[in-house]
Amino acid sequence: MTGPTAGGKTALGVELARRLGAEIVSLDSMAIYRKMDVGTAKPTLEERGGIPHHMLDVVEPSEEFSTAEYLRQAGKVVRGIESRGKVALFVGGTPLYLKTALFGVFEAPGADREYREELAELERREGPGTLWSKLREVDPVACERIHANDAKRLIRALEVYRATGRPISELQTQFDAPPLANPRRAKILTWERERIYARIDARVDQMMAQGFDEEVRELFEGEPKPGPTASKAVGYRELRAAQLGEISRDEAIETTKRLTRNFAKRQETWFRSLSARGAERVEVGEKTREALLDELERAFGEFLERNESL
RNA sequence: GGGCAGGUAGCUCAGUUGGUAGAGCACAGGACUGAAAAUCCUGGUGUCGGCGGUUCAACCCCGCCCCUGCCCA
Repeated sequence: MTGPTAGGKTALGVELARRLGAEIVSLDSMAIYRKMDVGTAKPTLEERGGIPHHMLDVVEPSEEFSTAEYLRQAGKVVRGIESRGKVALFVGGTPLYLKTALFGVFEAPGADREYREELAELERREGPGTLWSKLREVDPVACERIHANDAKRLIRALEVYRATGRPISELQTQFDAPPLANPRRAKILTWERERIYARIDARVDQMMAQGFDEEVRELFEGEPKPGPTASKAVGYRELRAAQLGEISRDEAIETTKRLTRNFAKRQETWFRSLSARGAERVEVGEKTREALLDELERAFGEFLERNESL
C-alpha cells in the first residue's frame, strides 16, 4: 500500500495488517535511518499497535544505503514473515523502492563513491555535456534515454560500464528480473491535490510541535555526522540551515512545507505510471476511515484467496 | 509640507540608446533500474500603479494623481 506523504498510510496500514494477519514492511527510504523519527513521521511504538514493523531503523544516518540494499534486506524479511505463516504488507511512499520490489532490478555492481566524485568533478571542470559525450562513446543507447544534464544517471551509467565493461543499457532488464515477492498486489491511496497539500502543511506544523528542531540539532551535532542522503532529507536540511542562522526559522518551515508538497507531486507522477503497470488506485475522497479499510481489506483479501499477482 | 528611491508574472527582481517584456522560485506536466524526501526535463503565466500627453510606435520620454519606503521640516 502506497500513497502520497501525509496521506494516512501508517494508521491505515496497522489496522489493515491486523485484519489481514500481516506484518508491516516499511517502504520508505528515509525511515530506514535511525535517529530520524519525528521528521520522517516514523510510527512510534504506540502507533504500531502491536503489529511487527520491519525495515525501520536499519542503518545509521552516517551510512550509505541503496535501493538494492533495501531489496536484499526486505527480501529476507519477507521470507521470515512467510515462514511464520503470515503475510507481508509493504507500507510506504518511496516509489522507486516499490517499483523495484514489484518488478525487480538488474544485477549490477554497487556504488563507487570515489569514481562518482571524480566524474562529478570532471563535469564541473569541463562543463555541462562532458559526461554525456563520454557516455555516448560507450553506450549511445543509454544516452538517448538520459538527458545531458542528468549528471546522477550519467554517472551511474559510466560507473556500471567501468565496473563491468558492459553498457548499462544492455544490463538493465526491462523489469523482468525476479521481483521481491510473488504473488503481489499494489494499492495506491489517492488524494485530491488540494487536500493532500493542506494535510502536508498541517503535518509539518505538527512535527515542529513534536520536537523536530531538537531532533535535527542532535542529528547534526552528534557523531558521526549524517551522510549525504540522510542530511538531504526534507526538513532536516532546512531546519539545520535555520539553526546555523543561514535562513529564518519561519523560512525553514515554509520551505519544508513547499518541498514536501513538491515531493507529493512527484510521487503522483510515479503513481500514474505505476497504475499503468497494474497498481490499483483507491480514491480516498470523502470516504470514512471504516469504509476505506473495508475496501482495502476486501481488495487485499480477495487477492490473498486467489493468489493472483498484478 | 519638501526631497530622494521605488511601484513590471502568485513572490523576489532584470529590462541596454522608445519597436507592447524576461529570470529564479511558486504552479502544472513528464522522466526516473544500487544517492530517490535525491536528481533531471518541459510549459503557460502579465490591463509593465492610474489618467492624460509627445510619437508611426511608450514599461522606457513629459505632466498630474495614487501607493510604499527613507530623509528633511
